[in-house]
Amino acid sequence: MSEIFLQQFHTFGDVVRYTNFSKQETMAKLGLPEDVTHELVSRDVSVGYYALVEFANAVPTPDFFTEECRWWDIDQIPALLFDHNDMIKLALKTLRRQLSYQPIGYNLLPDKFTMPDLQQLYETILGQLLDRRNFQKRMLGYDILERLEERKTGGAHKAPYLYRFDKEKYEKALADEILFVG
Amino acid sequence: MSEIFLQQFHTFGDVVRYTNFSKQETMAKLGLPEDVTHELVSRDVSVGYYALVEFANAVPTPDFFTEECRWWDIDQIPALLFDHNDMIKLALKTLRRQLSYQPIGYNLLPDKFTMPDLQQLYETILGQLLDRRNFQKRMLGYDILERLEERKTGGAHKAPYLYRFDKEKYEKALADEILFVG
DNA sequence: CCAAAAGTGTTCTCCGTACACCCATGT
DNA sequence: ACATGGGTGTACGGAGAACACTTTTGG
Repeated sequence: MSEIFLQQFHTFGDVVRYTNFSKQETMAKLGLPEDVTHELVSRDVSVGYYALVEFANAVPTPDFFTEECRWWDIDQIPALLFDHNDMIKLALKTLRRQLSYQPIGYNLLPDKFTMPDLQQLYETILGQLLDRRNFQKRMLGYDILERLEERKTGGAHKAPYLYRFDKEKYEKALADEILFVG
Repeated sequence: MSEIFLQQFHTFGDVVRYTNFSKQETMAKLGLPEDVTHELVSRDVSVGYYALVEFANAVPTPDFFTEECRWWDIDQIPALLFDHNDMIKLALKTLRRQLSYQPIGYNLLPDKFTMPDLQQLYETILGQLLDRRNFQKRMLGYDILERLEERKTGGAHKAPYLYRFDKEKYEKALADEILFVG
């Protein structure tokens, strides 16, 4: 996958990073010997990024230490090792904040999409329903969408217009708001 | 110094991080041999934090690799090694954004201070002048300031009121807004 | 008395929110 | 015909920005 929306959100570096499981449990789960001197001589630092991807296209594969690696519904994530649940919580919080003053969706929607499509994406990320009329006004207000003459036919009801991101304006809007892409 | 306002803002981890000086120049300035394989086998990661301190109380001391370590006016910082100028730029940008929706000043002002004192702090950080009346309304709107009966006398003009941060409300306001302190 | 700084209130605009009606389409 | 979803416009309220007059104080 290329051209992924990837956003650094925080670096985690606490000396003690066990939230759900004790160090003993953690080491046992990892199949590692418990190194009692570890915290005294070293520190693990994790740089957190979140990405927006069409999840059906991204196939998670476990690494050597990983028992299982797959997609989860955000509300059903089980207790993870270390502070990884905190990481996810913070990623979502940051993404939601970013979404509130930032257009998002370029890499998540097909080239042409309808306003309801975009709204559903927002509602999924925010975890709440939005007002159709206000949503549309806000999105159009960003001045990054181009409405096509075409409509999406084949649906069961009134045919909605198709829109396309104006790539240039979209990139510009992102650059103005995002502090750093790296 | 203790109780410092310290905020992580970004982690820098590009493979190539020379902005102002070439690798040759950089290594020469550091008095290090130029290791041509360095970028192939390792990567330097810097976790950036900014702090707000009363700068007169913080005495910078150079470390082994540092030629000079002292305070600079933000507009007069010379060309630094690596991407350190970018780091400073981003720190300021983040701080300014944070300031726009966040009360700040607890560790930077004396226990009792006047509204003009606070405004001057904001103007210094933001690098622009603010309207007295609107500034005051906004600050009071945060509901974290307590106005004392006292006024600051001895000035050349009308005596301004003294204010004090309501520590409890101040902490609460910070906790509500700051995503992560770590 | 006068200059300079500080206290205070009103108006306007913009943005976000709440809300209602009409239109198109497949069943 | 009708249920469902989509297109569109209006009204209200709060926050920020623009802006002026009065009061105090030292010189």
